[in-house]
Amino acid sequence: MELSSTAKVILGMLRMRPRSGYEIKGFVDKSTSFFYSAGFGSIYPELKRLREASLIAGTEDPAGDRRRVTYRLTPAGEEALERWLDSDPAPIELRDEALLQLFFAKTAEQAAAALDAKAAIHADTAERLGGMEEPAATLDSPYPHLTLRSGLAYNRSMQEWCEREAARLRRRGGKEKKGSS
Amino acid sequence: MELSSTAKVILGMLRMRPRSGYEIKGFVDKSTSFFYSAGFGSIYPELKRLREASLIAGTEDPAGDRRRVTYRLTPAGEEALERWLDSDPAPIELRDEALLQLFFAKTAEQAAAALDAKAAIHADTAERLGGMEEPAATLDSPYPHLTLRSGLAYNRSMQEWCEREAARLRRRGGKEKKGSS
DNA sequence: AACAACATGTAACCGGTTACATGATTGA
DNA sequence: TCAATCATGTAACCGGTTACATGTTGTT
Repeated sequence: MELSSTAKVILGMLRMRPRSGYEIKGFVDKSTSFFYSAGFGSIYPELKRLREASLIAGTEDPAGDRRRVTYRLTPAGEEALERWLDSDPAPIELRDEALLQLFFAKTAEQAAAALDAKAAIHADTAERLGGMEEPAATLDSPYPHLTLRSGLAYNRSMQEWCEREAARLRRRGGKEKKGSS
Repeated sequence: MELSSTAKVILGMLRMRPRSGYEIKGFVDKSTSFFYSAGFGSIYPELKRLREASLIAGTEDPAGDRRRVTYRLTPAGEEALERWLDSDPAPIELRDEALLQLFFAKTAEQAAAALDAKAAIHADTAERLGGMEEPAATLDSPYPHLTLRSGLAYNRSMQEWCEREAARLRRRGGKEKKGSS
């Protein structure tokens, strides 16, 4: 039973506690989205498949006239989750367009601008993550907060690196090939 | 004229110098693949589209009986490339399964194992990038080498962070919720 | 009354990956 | 002769994103 990307995040979220598809999406957006995201268009079909595979079970749980289905893990689902958690992770997938712009830059100013843009992206992300630290600290598990700190470390470190290199490029005006590293 | 992901890397590679599809793939693998990759199944169809859009031109350039098409940028292609280079980059796309395993970990040892796996990935990548530094230093432009150094900074920084946190988890055995950060 | 949030789902689209198919050249 | 590399391309597949469609509840 090969789990899809979306299945992994769904099973994990449901082990924390039973949830509806809508709640899964909301929590993913507020917690894992900066390194692992999922949209409604993936979540609802995957919930259906996981239910058919008996890894999760759904209960109709309407709020007034508004229908809602709350899902929870079955024993088979817990096993599948545990197996995946103990398996080797897939390689990191990364696509960074700012780095590609830097790669192809012709002038020092063009390269510095790409670094500026990348620094700004990391600064924004770090700020957003910073705002998530307090809610994350209230969760039962300490590990969501640890992943958040990893994101903070990553984005701050990269922001600083970009700012340093942009400043270096502008100081040297792109005339020299090497400096004191 | 909206450029696809693959189009961006092709146009950039062709401005450096005219190349065949096969050469583009080879150079991408040895230079940008750790943050921006492209396979044959994307490159050849995209070369066709770019040619039809007159952003590139192809010349039959066989080596013996083995056919080969060498592509170069047209003036329109150079313009399109330059416009993209001066535009705001797309947000960084990241999918990190090891972090998701950490997020959902139940025990300190499980969390530490996820951090180990992530540290190993970053160590491998950093080593691979280190081996690419010398060839990158011989290129005309200094910016490919700079992107390489960004990758080294990222991977080394994350490797160290993961090792530090894994060690911290094992020291404390997961009994306490917080330590001295 | 209007809008944001709650809630579920489908369908079209898009783009990348993998596999397949073919063939020439070079070096061991 | 065999394998690796050079070289080009197509087709099937897969999965995620966007748009669409529908309806309720709570707030302003």
